[in-house]
Amino acid sequence: MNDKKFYVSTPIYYVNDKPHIGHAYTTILADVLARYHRRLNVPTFFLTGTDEHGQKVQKAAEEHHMTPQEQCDSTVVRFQELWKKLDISNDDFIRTTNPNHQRVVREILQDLYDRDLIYKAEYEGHYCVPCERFFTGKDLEEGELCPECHRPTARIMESNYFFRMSNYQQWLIDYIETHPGFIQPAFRANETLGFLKQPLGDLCISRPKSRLAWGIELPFDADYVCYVWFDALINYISGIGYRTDEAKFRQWWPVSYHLIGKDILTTHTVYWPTMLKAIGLEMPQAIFAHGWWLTGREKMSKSRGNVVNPMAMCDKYGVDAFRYFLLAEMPLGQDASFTEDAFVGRYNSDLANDLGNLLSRVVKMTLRQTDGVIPAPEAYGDDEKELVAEIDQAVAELPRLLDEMKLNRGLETVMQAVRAGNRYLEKTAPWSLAKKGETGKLHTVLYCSAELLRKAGTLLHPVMPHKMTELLTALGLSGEAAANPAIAALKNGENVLSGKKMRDSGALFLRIQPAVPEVPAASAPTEKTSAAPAKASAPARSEAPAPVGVITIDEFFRTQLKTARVLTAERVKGADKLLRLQIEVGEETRQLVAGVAQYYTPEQMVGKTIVIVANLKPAKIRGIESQGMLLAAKHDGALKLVTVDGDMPSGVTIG
RNA sequence: UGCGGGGUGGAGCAGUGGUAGCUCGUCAGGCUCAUAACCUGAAGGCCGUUGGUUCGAUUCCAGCCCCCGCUACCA
Repeated sequence: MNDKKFYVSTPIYYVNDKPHIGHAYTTILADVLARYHRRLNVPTFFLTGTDEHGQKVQKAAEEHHMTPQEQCDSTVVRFQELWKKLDISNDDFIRTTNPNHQRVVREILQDLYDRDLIYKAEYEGHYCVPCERFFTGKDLEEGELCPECHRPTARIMESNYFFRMSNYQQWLIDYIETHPGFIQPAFRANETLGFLKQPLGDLCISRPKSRLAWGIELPFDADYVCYVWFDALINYISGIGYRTDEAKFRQWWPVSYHLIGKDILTTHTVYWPTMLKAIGLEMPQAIFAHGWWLTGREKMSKSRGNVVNPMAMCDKYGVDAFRYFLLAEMPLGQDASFTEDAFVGRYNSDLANDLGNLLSRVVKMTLRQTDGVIPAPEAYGDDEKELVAEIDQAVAELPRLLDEMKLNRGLETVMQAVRAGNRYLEKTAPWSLAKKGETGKLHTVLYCSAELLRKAGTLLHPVMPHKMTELLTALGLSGEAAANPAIAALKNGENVLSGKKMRDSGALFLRIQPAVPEVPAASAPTEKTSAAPAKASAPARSEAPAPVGVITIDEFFRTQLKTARVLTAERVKGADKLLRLQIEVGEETRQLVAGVAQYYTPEQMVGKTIVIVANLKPAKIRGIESQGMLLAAKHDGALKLVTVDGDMPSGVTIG
């Protein structure tokens, strides 16, 4: 990375969204990077903010009888409060409704328009009047129905403004290929190149006010507002003074890292670079897409109700531990899963057992042996040299791992040194040195342990600002040395601790008692003579191992199979594999879409008794709702319906 | 269906053309300064599968299988 300055951005979050762990993760990641660079004496600028234009804000405002701006003002605080709570140290918070930002967007639009990089064109689309929305042909359901409300749409001609993005397709491909590290991780660059294999169209950058009024008005046509993405991306330059404070802008641009989630890759690796190219600005140094947090195996989503609320996690376990967990647990660019179990496990082993407990050991021992005053060391032996080497390796490697965005690895090297600290105490056994009266050696051990903690605390400070300040304070440091410890100074190797007086402030990270599963009363063995009860003393996890692919009868009966009679059948227009069926299931009539058109004609289907899955979640296929699934056997290009052997009424349960 | 990601000891992950490593968990032992913590040792892996390149592949190449995400004329 550029060693003269560091500018990091998060996406600007849609103000109407409710903050979730994804927002929190990106922002914490940016915060930690920013704090590290500040501690390494690199001038740093950290920008985050909110995207405040668009349909949803307009709609929400109407519902709440507010102006859109009032709506934004009332919701933006949700982000601002969360960032405060999560100790986010952003240097500025940009809102796209900020007048400066709007002015910059308009100036850029005008400039591109003047240079013929934006042009007006007419095209045909489909408009749904009740929804007030415009759709292209491929968005529509069968029969040109609106995908939102399923009502007929009207074919209309509409004019819009387009940015000549296609001009830059080849240039962008070349740029990505010749700049490894521009898009990270590397496989995301490949993904973008894959996207660029297809012809790149021009980007529609306007919306007619008749459809959407809440946006930045085009300077050259008052009937339109700017497309939200075009508006939003510009925050990255308007937020650091582009066209308003050139000196500031020149200081920070190009950005060191645009941090994004993998879901907004294309906008950042295609739209944004081509926009910058057209504007005539340097490319970002790096665009980094991280993965998603999953719970269990599923993607986190509101509809599944498994969202982990970052606010709640902080209240329960503390901000610092939460920040540590997010960074330690997510490997480079991959998805990771968030479970409370994993959180508690890592908290206990890394923070409580290894780091917190080491601090307790050292503080209590020093208080007892030297009244808390950190002694001066004598000559180092092999154990000391080994210990110093361990932590110095972390000091040396952390900046490198930071540049490679391997934050989790960086934290791991520090934790390794902490574990070495526990080992060191075991080996040198200061408690027996004290008994034997080997004071010199004892002082060396106490000093070296404290020094190890000071270095580890300094290295971890950007991740856990509060807790590490607490740790440094316990070691007797105060002022800047505790509040803003300089990583850059660790290399000097001076003795800053001897003579300082330690303070016992209690457990740094209290162990969390994991929820212990209920143990059957009879199983607690009193003697560990036989092997079998020993197993029982470790309560098994709830799921008993079952042979792969085998299900229980209960699991089978979750699927409700029923007979059904086909009443009508017709082909689905525009689809050559699908039939739309009306079926009778007992009293009930249902609609079903079946992929059997290549094997059965509609006429053959009518009157047949078939077997269906009756409790399948309804789904839309080609826009038509299918309320169940019929069973059929398919083999070597042949397909035969499953039916019953003889007469049966419809709606009969099978099992 | 198409595109992308991934398959390494019980779990989560590193890693390299040449004796396969870490954390957690399990088992045995040790210590007592400490937050029932800490330390030592052990068990446990044909590094998804098949074929190729190579003196040698977990690592390179090709095919296949499985899992995940988006997508789809799957339901």
